[in-house]
Amino acid sequence: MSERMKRRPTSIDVAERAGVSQSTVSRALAGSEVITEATRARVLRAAEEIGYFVDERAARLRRGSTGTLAVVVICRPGESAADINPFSYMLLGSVCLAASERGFETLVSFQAREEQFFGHYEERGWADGLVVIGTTTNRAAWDYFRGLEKAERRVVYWGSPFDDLEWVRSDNRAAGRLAVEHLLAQGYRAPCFLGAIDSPQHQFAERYEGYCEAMRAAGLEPCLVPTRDGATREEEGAAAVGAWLDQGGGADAIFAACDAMALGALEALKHRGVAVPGEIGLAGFDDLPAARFAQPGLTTIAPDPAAAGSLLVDALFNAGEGAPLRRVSVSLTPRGSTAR
Amino acid sequence: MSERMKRRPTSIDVAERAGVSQSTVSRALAGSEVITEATRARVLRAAEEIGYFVDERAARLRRGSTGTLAVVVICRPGESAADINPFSYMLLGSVCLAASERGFETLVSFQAREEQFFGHYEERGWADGLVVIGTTTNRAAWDYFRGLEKAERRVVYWGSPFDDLEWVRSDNRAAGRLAVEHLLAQGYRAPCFLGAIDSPQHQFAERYEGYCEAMRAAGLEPCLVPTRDGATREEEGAAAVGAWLDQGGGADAIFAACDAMALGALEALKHRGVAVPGEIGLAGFDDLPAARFAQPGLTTIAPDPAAAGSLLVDALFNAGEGAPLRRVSVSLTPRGSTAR
DNA sequence: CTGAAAGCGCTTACAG
DNA sequence: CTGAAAGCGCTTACAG
Repeated sequence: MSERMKRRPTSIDVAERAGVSQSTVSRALAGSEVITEATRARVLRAAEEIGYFVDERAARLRRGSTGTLAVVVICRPGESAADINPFSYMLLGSVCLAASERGFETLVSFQAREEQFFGHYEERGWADGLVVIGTTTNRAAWDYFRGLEKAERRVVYWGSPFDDLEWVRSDNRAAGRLAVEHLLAQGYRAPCFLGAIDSPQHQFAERYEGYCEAMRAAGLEPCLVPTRDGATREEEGAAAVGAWLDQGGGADAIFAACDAMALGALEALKHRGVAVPGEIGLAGFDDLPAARFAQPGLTTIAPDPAAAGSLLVDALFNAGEGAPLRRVSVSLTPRGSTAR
Repeated sequence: MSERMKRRPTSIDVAERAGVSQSTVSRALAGSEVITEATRARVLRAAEEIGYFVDERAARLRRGSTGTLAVVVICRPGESAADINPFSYMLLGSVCLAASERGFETLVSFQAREEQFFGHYEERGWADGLVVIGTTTNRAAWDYFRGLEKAERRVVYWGSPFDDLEWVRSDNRAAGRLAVEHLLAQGYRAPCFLGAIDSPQHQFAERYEGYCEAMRAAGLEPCLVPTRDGATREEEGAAAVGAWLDQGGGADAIFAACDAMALGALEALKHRGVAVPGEIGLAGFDDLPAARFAQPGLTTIAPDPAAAGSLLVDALFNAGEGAPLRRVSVSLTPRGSTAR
């Protein structure tokens, strides 16, 4: 009984047992229309009986595709799993879910250090396309991936610092406008923007542009909290707002370019005894879980998480057919930090 | 010039260009000791020049292994990427990082609904082993994976409800003891436990056992907040504590089996005007990012995230060699919620 | 140290 | 509707 051997069963084993050829097994298991239902049933049963599964290594080699999507999450060097931005994780989940719905497996890789940078998934026969997400602060990583673009390759980026690459992003200008409109509606009169607008993180600059538009539309002058460096976005936010308060502050609300910075800002404000939302209103972007549990709850704007993954995957595979959607719509969740 | 053709280059193209055989190319690129440095350099250069990468589909087919680890994250049905427990994400990151350090790629899949359940990664030639993590509440999923165990297979579970499967877990008893010891040291006299101890989530029961041990060691009687159902752990915690308070409560501290429940509990306490940490102290488990930003900050106990991934991956591949470590050590982070 | 040849387990023209 | 044969691109005994 060859079926009883310890080696894994092959399509030939199934063929023998079902009394058909290897070709027929392949067609039956692949769901080919051309096969008789009776034959298919026989094959399926034989496969089940000997615990046969198609070996994807061989199938893909022959077929030439992989049915897999590679997802690279760019991290900051030295970051451990607990330090990675929750939004990156959420986006990762969203991409995996969207890929799965479209019948793709996902090969996931977290990359932080120069020696780990790798994007040749297509050449290696590992994937049919690549989604790159993660922190914009790792400049070396983005430079590496930009360098890859010379070859023809299916890649799409979330939060790429380079406008010439294929990207999908939140509708950041709309987010900026939403923030200002909300703050003004809550009675604030001088909302300031917190976030680096000259950084490679164009998304921040886009949020700032939307902020400016809405400010000017309301007859107000835009203003900026000067940025500070920090090991994390939180520290950046805390340091910037701390220094700004030391200089006298001068606004009654802050729209922070991301929740992590807003949460840092919140700590700095509390630390100095500035009441939120009473003296200063605060809004962020990303809708991190932590935003909900902050005290007061942090008003925040965020892209639809499911839509983000879908758009990324679709952008990858519909690259040819017309301009794919590249902007994920955003919405504002009002919480205590702006409830004056 | 065959190198100029549009098709992807193969090892034969490299061989031609370097003036060696295909075998030599393979050995040179695989880092075989047996190859002359001069030959290797020639091969490397030729490969570089024509942009050659080894096709892993073929390499793996021939070699018989995959160099890949499958990671399944079990979710609750209907959960979107934004709803998945941050701790699951962190654990996922930790496993991917640990796998990468050991030279493995990671194939990630989020599974929630019955039709999606899949664990035959080895049979499919997709992976050499499988790590299953995620919510214990999806009973159908765990039953499915348990059913897989009949065949010989490399799997390891985090948070498996089944003690007979290969698992890696936090040192949950130590966590329970730590919580009680900390609460008593802070001056609380009657810490209660919040979490389902009869559920398939054995980890909760283990934390409860540790809690009981420390209580009895201190001459105190263990007590339980009756559990309630909810769509999320937070809602479970909020509902349970709400109902418990309605019944008169009767403890001056709560150790919740996980942070998500603790955060729900915190909301319920605030909602009813119970002061934390003044009237009731509160501690959780997991160290979610949200725990840090809660008001007051949530005291919490957590496993070392990096260690969790390492132990899982090691348990998978050292299964033969003696008993692998299966308990991840935990530590307590004191915050405002127990700072009386 | 290097090469010629076989073969990993599929899928897919090509016949019939 | 089904089968015999070729071939996807590697790696690895087996020779030399």
